[in-house]
Amino acid sequence: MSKKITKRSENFSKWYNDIIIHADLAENSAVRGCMVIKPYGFAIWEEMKSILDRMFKDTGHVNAYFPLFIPKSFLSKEADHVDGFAKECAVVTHYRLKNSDKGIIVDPDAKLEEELIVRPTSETIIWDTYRKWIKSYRDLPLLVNQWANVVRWEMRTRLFLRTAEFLWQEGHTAHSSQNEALEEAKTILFIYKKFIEDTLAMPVLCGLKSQREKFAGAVDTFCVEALMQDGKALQAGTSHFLGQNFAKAFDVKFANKDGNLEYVWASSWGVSTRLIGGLVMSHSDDFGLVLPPKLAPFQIVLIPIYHNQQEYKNVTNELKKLANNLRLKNYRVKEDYRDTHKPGWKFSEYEVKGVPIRLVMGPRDIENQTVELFRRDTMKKNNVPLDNLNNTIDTLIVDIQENLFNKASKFNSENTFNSDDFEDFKSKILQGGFVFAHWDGSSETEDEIKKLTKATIRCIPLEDIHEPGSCILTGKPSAQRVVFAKSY
RNA sequence: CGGGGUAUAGCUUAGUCCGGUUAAAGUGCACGUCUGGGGGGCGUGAGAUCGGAGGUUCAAAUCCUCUUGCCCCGACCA
Repeated sequence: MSKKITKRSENFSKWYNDIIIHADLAENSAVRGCMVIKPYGFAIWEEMKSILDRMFKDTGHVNAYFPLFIPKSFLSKEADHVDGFAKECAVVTHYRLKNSDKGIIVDPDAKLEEELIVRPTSETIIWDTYRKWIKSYRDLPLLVNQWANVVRWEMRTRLFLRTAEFLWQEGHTAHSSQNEALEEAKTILFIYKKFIEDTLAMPVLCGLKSQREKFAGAVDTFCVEALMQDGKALQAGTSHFLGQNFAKAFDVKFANKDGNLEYVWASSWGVSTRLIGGLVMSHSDDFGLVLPPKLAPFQIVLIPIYHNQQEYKNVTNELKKLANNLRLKNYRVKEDYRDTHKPGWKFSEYEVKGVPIRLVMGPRDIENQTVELFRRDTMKKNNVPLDNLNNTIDTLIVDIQENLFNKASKFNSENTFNSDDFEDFKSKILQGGFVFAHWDGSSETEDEIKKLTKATIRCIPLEDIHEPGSCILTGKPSAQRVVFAKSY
């Protein structure tokens, strides 16, 4: 039987954790709140990175790298920004250790004149740098991305979803007009949407954050929100229109075509290793991880069945031919010829790890010129002829990717509701899912609703659905429905 | 940061209330063997000074004091 994975229906968080551990994605480390991303988990991140990185570059962005440390004074230059992050910053105060009778201690004589903050995000150090880079409208737009780690000192952490240190990309762009910066933020939002839907096979809602939920220092925050199998929402990516807030805080001006000085307009945007958590909670089942083919470190695993050395030789020879053919078609293929593990053991192993397709070949198959083909998403297996295998695989890979997206979409629509009555709203929030409801637009109402139901506004949908109504809580007038949900 | 729990072999746990020989099991690991189309069987072996420090006692995993880590529940968050 499979490794004991807690059933989703029994305890969703435990199930989530079991998947991460048993699929060998990550584990807790010696440092509280920080995880070790294991090779298999990191391979998924590498796939994500390479696809996203290509998408950024295709839209004119370039990569760079800024320091891990930020002078404390920088962080405090933008008032809202420092308010938002102050409570979760790691601070470097000393630069040397020394020996003492109590062992190694921090050398009290090695105190930094100005403390350094381990970046919780890089807006401040980047805008301090941009001041030097930007003089003229000819220097704009500046479209820079960085792949980096950041640290936010979280009280409660969960593997991938919230850790003290995490990996992400952060884009920081500078523009000569408000509209261009705003358009950039939206362009990126739709890149995220496309990436998450096409590659991770997770349907998302695009929208605007309420003022209460927006990024500290932004004028507006856009987001993509995904629904997890337990009915809770996960913010999968954010894109901010920063206005001139950071340009003003760091005095970044450019000369326009008329020779007048103006503050630069900005955007910033990011997705993180949290996406891996979202991926797990979107598709996986009680047997383990389920990966969409586009992201799977191994898309196809090949396993031999044999009873003696001669059969082993015959079967692996055939499988090696298959594997090479599949590699010629650019599939990521894993051949597991280990004699130290039984076939059944390997089956379970790759199921837990979510490998989309498994090909099994034994003496019987060679005789019949067939191979046993198993697809992880439906757990169905059948025997298919060898002669048309490449085409069969081509179709199947596409089909699995689509099936995962369709399944998740179906789940989404089955768990998305309208509500116009507060009692009804409460019960729907309690059962989980996205609830579209009217809201009077005030932060007070938003707070009150959160207090009463634990639900927050996930986003104000971008498609402007002009549907006047009255606020679910206060009855005051509302121009459109917004999306409520409990969230991660 | 507040409330609750927990710490025994690599991992999961029993034993603790009510102190008493050599601390127990499953799993994993090593070796042998039969096996091999769904985590296989049998046998052998290695592996824990019971989170740490102090105390009570003839005797402590077990009782007392202090301490540290981790987990869960709240407030906060990509």
